[in-house]
Amino acid sequence: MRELSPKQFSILEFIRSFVEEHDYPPTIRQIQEACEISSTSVVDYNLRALEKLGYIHRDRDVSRGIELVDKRPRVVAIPIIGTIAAGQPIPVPSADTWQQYDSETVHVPPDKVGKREHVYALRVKGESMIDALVNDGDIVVMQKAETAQDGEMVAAWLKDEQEATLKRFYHEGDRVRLQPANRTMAPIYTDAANIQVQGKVIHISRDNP
Amino acid sequence: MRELSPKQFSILEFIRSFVEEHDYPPTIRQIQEACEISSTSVVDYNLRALEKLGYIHRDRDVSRGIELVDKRPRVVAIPIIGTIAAGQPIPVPSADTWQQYDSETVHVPPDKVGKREHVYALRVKGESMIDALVNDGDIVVMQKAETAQDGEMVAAWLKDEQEATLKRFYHEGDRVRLQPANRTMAPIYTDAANIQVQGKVIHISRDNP
DNA sequence: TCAGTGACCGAACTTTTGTTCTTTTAGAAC
DNA sequence: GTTCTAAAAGAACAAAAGTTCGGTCACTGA
Repeated sequence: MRELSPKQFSILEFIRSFVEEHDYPPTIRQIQEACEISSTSVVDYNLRALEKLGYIHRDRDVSRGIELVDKRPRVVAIPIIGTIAAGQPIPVPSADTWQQYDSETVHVPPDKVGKREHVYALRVKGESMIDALVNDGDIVVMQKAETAQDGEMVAAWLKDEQEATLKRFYHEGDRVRLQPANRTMAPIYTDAANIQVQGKVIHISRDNP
Repeated sequence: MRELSPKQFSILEFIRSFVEEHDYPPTIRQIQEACEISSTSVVDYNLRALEKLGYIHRDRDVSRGIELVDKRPRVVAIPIIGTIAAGQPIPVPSADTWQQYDSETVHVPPDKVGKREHVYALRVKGESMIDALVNDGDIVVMQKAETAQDGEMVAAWLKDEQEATLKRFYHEGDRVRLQPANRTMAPIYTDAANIQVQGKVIHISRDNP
């Protein structure tokens, strides 16, 4: 990729900052003014060059039809529907959770959730989940699920024990092995009928104040 | 805030999806077509309503001058400058780390890093940091720092032991107490001269495949 | 019943904005 | 010196896009 001329660099930087501020791209004449260029045709000329060099993408005949190629994706907002603690039933998302706009949310980069649907988040309460390497205050991002594949980390409810837990899930015949994330700790074996998978853990986020 | 009419809701949703796709807002006529509205003046009418209700902000006389008020922020890209493991010196960012564009990066929501500068990330290697509730493969987001306040979580290098560690930091006279995040585990006490703070841990991110 | 109002329609109008075309300039190549 | 090309100017043009305005329709409250 060839070097940018000072003018092209200045145009690119202006587009970046303009988009950052206004959330829509500048017009050719705004670029012209900001970069102190004498003619709109010069802007057009350099935009064509930038497009050929791969820095931008233009939608022709469309006002402000400039897209930055290396733009950063936007975060996605995930509803925090409640807290998860050992001795407490795990909140499950209801059918209308995904429409509601008023719940507390956590922002995560889109690559964390991919194309998954029915994603929600729980705030960890207490220190009972440290064998899952999850601390008080951590946010666990979950995908709604009733079943799991071997090796997936799930939030599960143990009926007999009346207890919520975060563990890796493995089928073993009629039974299920729940393996802590911390490998130095022993797994739990229980009857398959005794556990209720509430969701798969897809991401954990911790802020360290 | 009053209820949205179906038409207004549909307009708002269209603007959202359009911006998501094109990175610039639609024109009034594009809204008109997409929402099957008979006249541009009706679009204008409803955009005024949406503006009054606080859902959007308009820049008048400007094509595509529509800003969503609750727009999602973009992620920030943080360079992953290396790995952190118990028996290995902790990589430190160099002066030009922040200019380089070619390193591997991790995306985090802007609210995680705030206005902090000199933020970088390390990938955790091995399971030696489980007392910090950090697992193999986790990404720790750090802020460059040579010193720390009491209670802050730091990445530190223990000179005598030739060991890297993630702990909460407390001054205690000439000595320093390093407290594991897992409160059931015992702290380490060491001479203040023996530890070298390499950075503050501001965020931890774990993907659960 | 009648004025008032919110929502909508159509069309015309004006401004904004991207595009094109002709020229000019400055170097580089021959 | 001539030729060629990248870069830039300036002006004119045409399409895109925001705005305005007179009028309709349904509904509401006096």
